[in-house]
Amino acid sequence: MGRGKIVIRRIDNSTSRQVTFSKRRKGLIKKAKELAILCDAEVGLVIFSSTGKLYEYANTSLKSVIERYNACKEEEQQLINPESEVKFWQREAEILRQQLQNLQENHRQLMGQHLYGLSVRNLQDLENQLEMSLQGVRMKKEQILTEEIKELNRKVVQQSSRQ
Amino acid sequence: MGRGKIVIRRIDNSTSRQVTFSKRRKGLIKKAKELAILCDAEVGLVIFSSTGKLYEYANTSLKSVIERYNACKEEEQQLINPESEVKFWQREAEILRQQLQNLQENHRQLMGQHLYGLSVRNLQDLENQLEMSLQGVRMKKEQILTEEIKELNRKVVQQSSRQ
DNA sequence: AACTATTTATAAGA
DNA sequence: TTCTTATAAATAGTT
Repeated sequence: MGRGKIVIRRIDNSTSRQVTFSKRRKGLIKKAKELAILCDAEVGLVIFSSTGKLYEYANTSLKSVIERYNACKEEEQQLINPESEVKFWQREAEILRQQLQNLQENHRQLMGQHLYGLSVRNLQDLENQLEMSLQGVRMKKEQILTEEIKELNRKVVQQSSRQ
Repeated sequence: MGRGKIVIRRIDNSTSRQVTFSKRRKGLIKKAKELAILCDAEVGLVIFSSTGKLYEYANTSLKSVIERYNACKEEEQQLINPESEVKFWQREAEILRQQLQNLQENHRQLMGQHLYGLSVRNLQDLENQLEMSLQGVRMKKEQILTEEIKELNRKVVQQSSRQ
């Protein structure tokens, strides 16, 4: 996809290789993102350049992808010492991640996204919530504007009384 | 890149999502391969479908990519030093807590609360977002109701044709 | 870093 | 599902 067709083999010229790496890495990560979003998939991508620099992408987190991968690969992940402090913090992170996910879902719905699977009743509740939110925001905006006008009027009166 | 332009958001229709997943997964893996060959890079790619099925690619082996990744990430934070691992998870929890807090704040504002400190411009943005959300919710609701009506009409037609 | 001529990927249709 | 094809997107080579 460019000015000319290329064959897929190692690019000899170091500069071209570098440039192509940069362009294609960007493209690859973009496509990985799109796949994750479009198809609701969990994607993890790790790239080491020929110079050893690390580039990574994951829609969730690479740590969780790798963990899921390992879990998938070796069903036997017996936790030998479940009461260690490390385990505690791992569990803590897991709980927080769960909360984050729940809130994110809720958040997306408030943003008018991820509406699949909601009943008409759910949607009605959401609509009502959004209406209320709008009302609140508009009232606040009006309040600020009103105060600004008052303040300006005050200044105008001061100005004219001085002259 | 197709007959029509699409926006990158989760594909609602399950069949289309499946088809797109299959096509784009293939494309993504092809591009990962090309990057690895053209630029002499080490690439690892893990994809979980929304149904939990695992797909993977690595030009070397995923095992080695993950090992290299871990080595890269935790230069001295190997599992050898339990204290530093505790630190790692504490930091992880801290980051997640921060994310949670940010999202909660955003969430409250979407709920029309915690509006103090926002500028008129901020409030206008929020109002616009809420308007868009409302529109999305209403469209979705209408869509469901329309489908229900179609379904009922189908049934009515069936009934009357039996008599 | 930009620019485009082309190639490539893919969305929608069959 | 698999194939086709019109079109969008990526990018190779150039500036």
